[in-house]
Amino acid sequence: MARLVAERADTLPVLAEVFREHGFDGASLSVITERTGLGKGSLYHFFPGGKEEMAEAVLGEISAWFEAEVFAPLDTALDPETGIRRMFEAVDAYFHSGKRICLAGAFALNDTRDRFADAVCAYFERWAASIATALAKAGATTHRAEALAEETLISIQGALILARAMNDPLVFSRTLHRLQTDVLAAATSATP
Amino acid sequence: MARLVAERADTLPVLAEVFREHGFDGASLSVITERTGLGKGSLYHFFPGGKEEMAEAVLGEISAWFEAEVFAPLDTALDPETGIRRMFEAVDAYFHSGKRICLAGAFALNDTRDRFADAVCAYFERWAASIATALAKAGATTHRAEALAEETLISIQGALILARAMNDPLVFSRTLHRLQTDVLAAATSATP
DNA sequence: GTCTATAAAGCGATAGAC
DNA sequence: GTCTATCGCTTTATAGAC
Repeated sequence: MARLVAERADTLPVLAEVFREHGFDGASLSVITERTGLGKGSLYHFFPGGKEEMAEAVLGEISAWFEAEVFAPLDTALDPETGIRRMFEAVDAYFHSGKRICLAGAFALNDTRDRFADAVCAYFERWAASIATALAKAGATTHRAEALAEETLISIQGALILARAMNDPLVFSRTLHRLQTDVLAAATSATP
Repeated sequence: MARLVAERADTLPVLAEVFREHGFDGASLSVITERTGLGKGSLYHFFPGGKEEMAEAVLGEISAWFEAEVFAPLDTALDPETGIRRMFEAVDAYFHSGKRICLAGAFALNDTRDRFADAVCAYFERWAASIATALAKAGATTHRAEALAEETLISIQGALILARAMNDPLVFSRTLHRLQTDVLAAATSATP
C-alpha cells in the first residue's frame, strides 16, 4: 500500500480533518499519529511547536486555499457575477454540501480562539472584504455591499451549525442556494 | 464571604459558563473544581456520571430556560408579534448581546455532538417550531413560516460565530435587529 | 526522517475519612 | 456533603537509536 503521507504538506489535510472532528483540545496526539500514520518523532520533526504549530499550519493552508479559489476570483473576475457564482460553487464543494464544518468558525467559539485569534479574524475579514468588493464593483453602495457580505458569511456559518445540529446537510444546501439568489440579485439589480 | 454554591442546581450556571469557554474536552475537572469552588468529592456526589452528566444537566437547564422564556411565549402569546418581540429581547439578553455563545451550537460543531445529539437536535427543533407556529398564527403559509424560522436560527448562530471571530459583539446586535425587523414584517404583512 | 522508549504532568474517576 | 489521597490511564513532549 502506497504511503499516504510523504512530507509535511501531506499531513495538513489529515490534520485539518482531525481538528474538525475533535476540536483543538480533543485532537490528541494519539489520534493524530493514528490518522496520519506518522509517529510522534516525525510529527515533532515537521512541527517542532507541537499541536499548536500543526493547527497554525492548517489554518494557513485553509486561508491559502480560499485565497486562490474564492477571494482572488471575487476580486479579479471581470464581472462580479462570475466571481460570486464561483464562490458559491467552491463553498458548496469545500464544505461537502454541509457535511463538513468550518475550522475557523469552530475555533472561534471557545477559548481556542485566543490561540489563533489573528488567523481566525483575518480569514473572515478577508472573505467579507472580497464579497463586498465584488458587490461594490457591481454598483452597490459600500454600506449595502458590506452589510450583505456580512449577512452572507453569517448565514454560511449558521447553516453549518444547524446542518450538523439537526443532522441534515440539506439545511446547508438550501441556505447556500438562497444566499446565491440574494447576492446575485443585489449584484445585478445594482448594475448601472 | 457567602457560599456561592449550596446545592446541585447552583453549579449549573457555573458549569455552563465553563463549558462555553473551554468546550467539553477543554473543560477539565481542575477548571471545574476551581470555578465552582467544589472538590471532586462534591462534584461526583452531585453528578455521579462525571463530566458527561454535568453537560447533560447544563443542556437540560438551558432547554428549560428557553422553554419558559422563549418557546412557550411564542406558542401561547395572544398575538404573535408580542411573542416575537419577547423572543428577540430574551435572546439578546441571554447571549449578552453577542459576548456569550450558544452551547448547543458549539457542541454541534465537533464530535461532542455525538454524545448529546438528542438534546442538541431537540433544542433547535423546538426553537424553530415555536417561531414557525407564531408566524403561521400570524397568517404566514406553513412553508414560509418554517423557512423564515430556519433562516432566523441560522443567522443567530452565525452571528454568534462571527461576533466572536471578529471580536465585535456589534455583529450580533445588528443581526438581531435586522432579524427582528424581517420576522415582524413577515408576521404583520401576513396578518389577514 | 522515522521509530520506540520514556519522562513528567494532567486527566477522569474512585475510596475512604470526617 | 465535602474533603484529601490515590489509582490507573492518557496527555504532550523529549531523547536517543537507527
